[in-house]
Amino acid sequence: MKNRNGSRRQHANVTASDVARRAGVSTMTVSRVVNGERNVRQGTREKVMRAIEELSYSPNKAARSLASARHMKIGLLYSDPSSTYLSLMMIGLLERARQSDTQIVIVECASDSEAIGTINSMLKEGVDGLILAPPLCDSETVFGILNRHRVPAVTVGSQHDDERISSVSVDDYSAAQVMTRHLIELGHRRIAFIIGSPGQSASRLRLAGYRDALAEAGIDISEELIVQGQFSYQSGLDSAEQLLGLPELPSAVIASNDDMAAGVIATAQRYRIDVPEQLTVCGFDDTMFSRTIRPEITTIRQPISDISKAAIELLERNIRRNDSGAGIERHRLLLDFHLVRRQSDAPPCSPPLTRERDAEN
Amino acid sequence: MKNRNGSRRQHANVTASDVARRAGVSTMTVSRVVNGERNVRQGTREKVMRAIEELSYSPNKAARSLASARHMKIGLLYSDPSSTYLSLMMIGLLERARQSDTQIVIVECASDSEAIGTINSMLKEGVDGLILAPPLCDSETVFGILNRHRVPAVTVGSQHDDERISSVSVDDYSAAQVMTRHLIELGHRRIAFIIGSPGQSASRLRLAGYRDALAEAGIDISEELIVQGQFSYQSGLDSAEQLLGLPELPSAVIASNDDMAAGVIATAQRYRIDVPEQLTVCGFDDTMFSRTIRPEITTIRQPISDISKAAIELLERNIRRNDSGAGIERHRLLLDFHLVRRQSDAPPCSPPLTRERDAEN
DNA sequence: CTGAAAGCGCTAACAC
DNA sequence: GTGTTAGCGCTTTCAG
Repeated sequence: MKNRNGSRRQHANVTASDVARRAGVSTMTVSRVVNGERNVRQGTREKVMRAIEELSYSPNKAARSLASARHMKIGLLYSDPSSTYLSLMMIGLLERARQSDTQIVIVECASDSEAIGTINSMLKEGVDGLILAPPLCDSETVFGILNRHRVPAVTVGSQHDDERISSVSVDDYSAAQVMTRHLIELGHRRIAFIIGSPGQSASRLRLAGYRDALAEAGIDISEELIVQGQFSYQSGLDSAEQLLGLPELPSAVIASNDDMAAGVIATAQRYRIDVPEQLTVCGFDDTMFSRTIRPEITTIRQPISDISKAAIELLERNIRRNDSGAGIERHRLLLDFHLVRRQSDAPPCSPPLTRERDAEN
Repeated sequence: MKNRNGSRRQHANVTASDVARRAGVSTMTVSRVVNGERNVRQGTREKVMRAIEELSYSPNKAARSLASARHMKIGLLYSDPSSTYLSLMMIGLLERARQSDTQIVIVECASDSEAIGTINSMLKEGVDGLILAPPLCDSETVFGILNRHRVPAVTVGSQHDDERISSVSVDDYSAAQVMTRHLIELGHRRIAFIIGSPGQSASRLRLAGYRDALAEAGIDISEELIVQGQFSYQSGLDSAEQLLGLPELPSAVIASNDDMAAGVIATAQRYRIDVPEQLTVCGFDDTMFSRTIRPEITTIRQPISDISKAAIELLERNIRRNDSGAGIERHRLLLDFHLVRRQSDAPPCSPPLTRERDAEN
């Protein structure tokens, strides 16, 4: 049961002209129907559709790309493959790209300097545009070479202020504000904050949102309650240690991501401080940790699939513009986030927790 | 600065015939050089290489696929996007597929029944073969429809015993044996074991390796030390609760994956049992958890990128065989694993831990 | 609204 | 060893 090539892909057998013959039209008409062009009479369209169905025809992507030169190749640069947030993002981007015939090349770049080499070689290989995932999405170095080459690019999860590179993310400032207000409404007044890695816009904006929400509620900000983290579980552990060693304890801790929040919870439990009864702990991102750890973490969910979709569409549009000489347009897209309330937040306990807990060795 | 199409992909401009002209040969020769065929004189090859370099030519994949009908389309079915293990695996598969011009279509299937629908529609869309990630890689239902359709398929991370579907994984039995022996050498005698999800071959084999290692050392197996888990953090928590509630405590716990091991450690800490001083806890897989949690978890590392590579190559070979009428060949590939010693294992403490610890409410 | 012709960039098959 | 010829399956362009 060989096909006409002797022995090639099986399903590639049924072509547009098979469909055309069966429907009694030309291949051109088949092509029009497949591409949903409007200038085909309803009757003809139906005949073709039926033939397509009967033959279970599916167009050959390679041929289509070749003929239309419409396909694009975009590079996806990431740096931390074990981050759940990034994995989800990547899967989203991939699924999305498939729909638009766009080829995605994913490459891991450990550092900024590695990234510039990678970008150069990708450009040589003919990528038409780039997607930058955190933390590359905040690197001046990377922006520099991208702009020098005039390559369309879009960052995800960052609100950097480069004037030529587009971005898609949630409004980190508002998200932090919403989270902080939520805790204030719960009755908290001593709310600590763990900052994310330095140099990332998300870290900066989340901090700003926190500060402003407190200010707006007329709560004085104790600088001792604000500590620097690194977006890692370990840094959550360390920061919690710092915070729980304070003479006057916070009644709530907002960590700039779930990994750090998980670290805080672990430390609290080690100190026999009950979460959320005695200490409220919240995170950001709604990643795996937020549902696996007990208590489950109250956090901010990012619409990953919407972000992916928007990023790819933005990039595709810009690549087309760029090719046609219209130049690159910068967009900043802000998508909706949601506060996901789970089990790690509660009203503060009264009387407030003091340090006379059974300290560990 | 438009190209001859008016306004299409930029880098697609330089074609094999540009290179041919510059090198003073035919496009066929260029093609031969690019594909590393041997029947090209050294001098000619160098000329071509130089031209390629100078023009920074990169072959058009679409055209290549179309002309050679060599490309394949393979489907990747997964079910748990938030599992770090799976994400890493998927990224590995993707990077690997890119090298061989193989298109990968990834689809999430929550359940077996969803999988059969997905498989059917993928087949219609012309996928040539399938890769099954856990837990789909152990589903009789899925195997059934795959075999009925005679589609080449390969599972990753499973040693199922279907007679027609290939598999690539590590030797879970030996891995568990190695881990268990390691603890025995450390001096442990009361070693508990948390089984993975029922119905997965990895769960079964890891348990068997554990049992046999104990038997081989002449250690009696206490059935009370073997508890059923679900590969989830929560089930690690629950299982630990059970184990630590025993009249006579284990001095070590082997969990069938890192997520459960992390759960065990959390529970131990809640009970103020020090890991590893008072309790050794080990996992499997070497995923994110094993390095983020404190103490870092001693675990078994799987060579994810080798597994990915092998899986794709196996599948590609089988697809070719299948197309040429030679039929599908089943292979079972077992790759090397490594015991990664970190901070969660130590010799047992003497005297053994008893239950007179300060129990929590 | 539909079709005919031409070709996208590459490689299989054959000639030389 | 290397070139020639003829498409791969689709879409573009331009007639009708």
